[in-house]
Amino acid sequence: MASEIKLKPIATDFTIKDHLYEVIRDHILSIDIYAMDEDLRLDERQLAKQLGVSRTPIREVLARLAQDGLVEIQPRKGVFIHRKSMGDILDMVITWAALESMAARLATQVASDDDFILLRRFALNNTASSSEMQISEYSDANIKFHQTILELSGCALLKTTADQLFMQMAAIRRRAIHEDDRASRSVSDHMQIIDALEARDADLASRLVREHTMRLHDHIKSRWMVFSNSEDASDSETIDFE
Amino acid sequence: MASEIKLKPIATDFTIKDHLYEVIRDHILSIDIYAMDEDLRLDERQLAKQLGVSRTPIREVLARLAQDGLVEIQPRKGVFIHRKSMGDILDMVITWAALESMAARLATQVASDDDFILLRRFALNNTASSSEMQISEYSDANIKFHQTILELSGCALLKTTADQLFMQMAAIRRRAIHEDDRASRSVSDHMQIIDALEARDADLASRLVREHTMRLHDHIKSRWMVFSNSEDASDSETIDFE
DNA sequence: AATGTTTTTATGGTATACCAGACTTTTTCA
DNA sequence: TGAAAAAGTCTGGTATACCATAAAAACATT
Repeated sequence: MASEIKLKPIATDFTIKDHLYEVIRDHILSIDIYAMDEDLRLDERQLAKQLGVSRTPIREVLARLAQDGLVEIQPRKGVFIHRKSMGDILDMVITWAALESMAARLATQVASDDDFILLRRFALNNTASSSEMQISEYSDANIKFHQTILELSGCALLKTTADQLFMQMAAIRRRAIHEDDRASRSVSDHMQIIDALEARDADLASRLVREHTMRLHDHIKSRWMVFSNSEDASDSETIDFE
Repeated sequence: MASEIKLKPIATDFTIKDHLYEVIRDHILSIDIYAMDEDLRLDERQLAKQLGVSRTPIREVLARLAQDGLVEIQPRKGVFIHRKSMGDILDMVITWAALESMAARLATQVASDDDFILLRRFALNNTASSSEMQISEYSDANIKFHQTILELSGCALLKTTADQLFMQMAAIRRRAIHEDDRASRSVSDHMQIIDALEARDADLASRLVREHTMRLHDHIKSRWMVFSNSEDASDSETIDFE
């Protein structure tokens, strides 16, 4: 047999579709941020041409994205990026609170003390360097804190469901800037949560997590007007997600 | 202009895709029940031929179904009905408990007294005729009770998320038969829940709902062996979902 | 000039064709 | 006879072609 050059022993389970899913999803999430007034239409053919593939995989991706609420497909009209209303956001926060609150409860039963040490590290990170930290880093660490609680619950579905919500909120979160008073409050909240977890106090941990997240809910609700109207309020107005 | 006969003024936003989604989804859910050992493979071409359409819409539907976890697409291998493991089911119940528990909490704040009267009707239905009721009716009413709580929360996302879970559990639920002791316990649970809701006791209502659902969790956990092994145990062994 | 009608065009929905990888069967060689 | 290799087939992945509808543009009529 003729000598053959192995060009791409790449992962055999790789599909354009899966790759496209991430690319287009990220595109949508980024669009939603700094192009709040941009065109919401997603042109299949244009996407296909830009990405160098045919429409077929694009359409399958769009079907998936529609399924998890990122885009809306209007038959014979087109696919449009679904812009979340305040109500949608608030609902997401509530659901998040429900999930993480249950996660904290479970964590008190199934997580090890070592797990909580890890958790404490995330929280301490914030306290130590919250002032000189970049907003994005700060936010990332914060998200990590909450994600860790979800993980420690031992219930995979709680985490994946919450991850879906986090993803959808990502677009909004980008616009959100750190706000000092809420940030420090947040850090102390986190500390209390960890204490409750380590004390294996299910009811307390659960309640603290819920109240912590629901405070964000109330905060968004009260700040929404400013938040959604101001155009270039990137560093004047703020909602912080943690 | 030639006279034209309006053949189908049918809903203009109708698409084969949407229809297929329901058909195939229901098909999967029904398959999963009485064909626990049947072939799990879904052949695209076969489905297309059976349903009289091309593969294209089928594939988009399958992409959606994969997204909500009903099927698993193995690239270059095929699409397979995803059979939930005990762990998956238990996780779903936990997540359900988290959602409904939060819903009950919110309901104490936003629902009206009239809403609770409606709720009481569902619960009473069970008590009154639980013995002579068909299992399916019983189960339906029960589901309705829980769904109503979700609705009364005023948080649409809590409900839709829970609905997703209910749908996924539907296949299992079919196999589940009424079990007397659990049923009566269930009815009294429901009564207590309603009382707590009407008393606007958020903590209590939330706790009762959580504990009620988590009892199902424990029940499933302990009965799983019998449940998953016995082949024609349709009326001997039982798990009841309410 | 304004409005209603026709024609054009752009875009999504669907069908089909073709390609590539995986599984099965057959064949070949030790 | 058994194992390895090769060919064939089956099935999903992708590309493309075609159709129908809706939006836009051009046109005509008043």
